[in-house]
Amino acid sequence: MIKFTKEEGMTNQEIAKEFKRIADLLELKGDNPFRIRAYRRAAQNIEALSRDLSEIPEEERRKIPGIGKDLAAKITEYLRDGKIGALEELKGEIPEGLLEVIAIPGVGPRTAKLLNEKLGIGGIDDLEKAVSEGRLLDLPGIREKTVQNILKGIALLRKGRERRPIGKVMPLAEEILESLRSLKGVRKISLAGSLRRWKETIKDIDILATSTDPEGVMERFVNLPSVSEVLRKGPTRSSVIVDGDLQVDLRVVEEKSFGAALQYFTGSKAHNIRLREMAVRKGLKINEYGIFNEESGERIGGEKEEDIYNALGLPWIPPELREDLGEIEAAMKDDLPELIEPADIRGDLHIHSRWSDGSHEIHELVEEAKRNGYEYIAVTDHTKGLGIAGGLTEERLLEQKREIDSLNRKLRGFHVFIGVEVDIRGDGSLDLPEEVLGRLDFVVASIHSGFRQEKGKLTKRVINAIKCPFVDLIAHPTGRLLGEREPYDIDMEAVLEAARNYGKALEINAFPMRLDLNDIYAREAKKRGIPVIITTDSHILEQFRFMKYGVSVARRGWLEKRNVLNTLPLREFRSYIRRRRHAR
DNA sequence: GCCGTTTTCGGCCCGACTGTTTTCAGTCG
Repeated sequence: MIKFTKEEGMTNQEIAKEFKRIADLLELKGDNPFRIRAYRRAAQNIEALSRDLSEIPEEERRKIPGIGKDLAAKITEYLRDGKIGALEELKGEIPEGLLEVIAIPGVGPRTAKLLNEKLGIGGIDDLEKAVSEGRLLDLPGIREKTVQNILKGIALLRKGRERRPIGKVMPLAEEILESLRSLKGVRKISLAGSLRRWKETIKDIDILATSTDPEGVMERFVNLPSVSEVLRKGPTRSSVIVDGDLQVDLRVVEEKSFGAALQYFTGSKAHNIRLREMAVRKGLKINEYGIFNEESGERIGGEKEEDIYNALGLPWIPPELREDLGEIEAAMKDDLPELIEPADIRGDLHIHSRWSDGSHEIHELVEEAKRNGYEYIAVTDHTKGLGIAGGLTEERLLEQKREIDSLNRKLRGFHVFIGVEVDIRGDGSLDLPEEVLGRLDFVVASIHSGFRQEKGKLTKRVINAIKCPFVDLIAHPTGRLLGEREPYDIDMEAVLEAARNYGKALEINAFPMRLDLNDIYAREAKKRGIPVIITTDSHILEQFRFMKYGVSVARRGWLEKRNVLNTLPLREFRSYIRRRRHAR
């Protein structure tokens, strides 16, 4: 047997994809639904791993939730052969084109199977042809309305609504939320869904409300100026389109069910399934109206989210943790993290000024920082290698240092640390000599070019920077840009190890397109005791407000205040800097 | 196919909505 080699790093995503495909094909086959769910659950848990499956010893893989004897063997098989026999067999039994048919919204496995068996349809093209020839109407249970829905579904699928970075969706959502909150008749109102869990990308906006006048609220909701299309409108649920192709769902429930509905519509699905399983074992039943005693039907609660969790013997779990990635187990042991809050942040340590490609003078950055309640910032402009960003030469940098020194003399209770974002060059060297870096307070290092180098070389560049005694922080360590650029092919396991060994901090870059480290690596950093710093990488003042997105990544990564260095008050952060400089 | 403060076998979340039906299956979140 030949060892199958390919680009590494993406293996987990590939295996997860294979499992999902098996699940889809089993569904088309009409297989045991629980078996299908097992594949989907395994895929989800694999996607959430921070380590590559190939690096996890075979005997340890069964410890991953949802991976048992059989799936562990299939993982081994994939790593060895690059394919899974069971999947290949399924492909032989079921036309793969049906996978695109079940991807059509409104068309599920039963319909796809029917289309295939009765009309020989093996893909979307066949289906469109059959529709135009009027052949679908020969089928049992399919009439004109269903045909129209299938056509709409195909159009929708082709349009391909992409997930958007949360930083682009949240402002829209907050705007809608505010315009609804001010309506007469609206009482409680909250975001729900993935937005409330602060997932890094969002597909639609979910809003939940209680009201004395549901019809009136719905009427005004579908008539908001930003609404371009009304998908459906009812007394308890309406859906509209805003901003091109972004769907917004508003649900209105009774006051006494608000908590249960909020819990339910916040998800995640995997988290809710776990809770309901727990409920069943306790003789309870959870639905979006409340939590009930299964036998007597007696209502135990539902007005608050806490009612649901407490009835199961659990403390309330913050939405950002609700992914079934260990939060339920932690809650059972009363061992949930005390998550970092936006108000814990005391300073921003990655900011650009007009000295390179930022738009503002340093004193303006200081004013903005104060408005955000900070006690310090580090000004970290680019270095000369980034000519396009007006990167600083040694001379310019030292000139900037003089300006900052003089500014600091005038400041009370606030401090500007003199920093730089030094470019890690293609050969792994830094863009400024160590004597210059040594005269600064805070050095951020990051990659801005040569993203496509091979893994070994890229990894070495970053580790080289970590080893440099003058570097404090590695910025946007994986280089990904949501929806635009994949993370570069870097061995994060090695980077994390190096950061731990050399006591260097890793950044959560709060820029909405970056969010890098992501939640998975942030959690891994915490596990290994690697300090994290959350920064905005601001180039204009308005970007200071991105901090909350960085904090949300930290929260999703289970980080507490103590794991994040820029929660330290000025005095303590200063002594941290001093200690580091002393240790060089 | 997974999993065990009920279980190594027998369970495995719950309801709304839609379109097609005269009582329900399929799909979705």
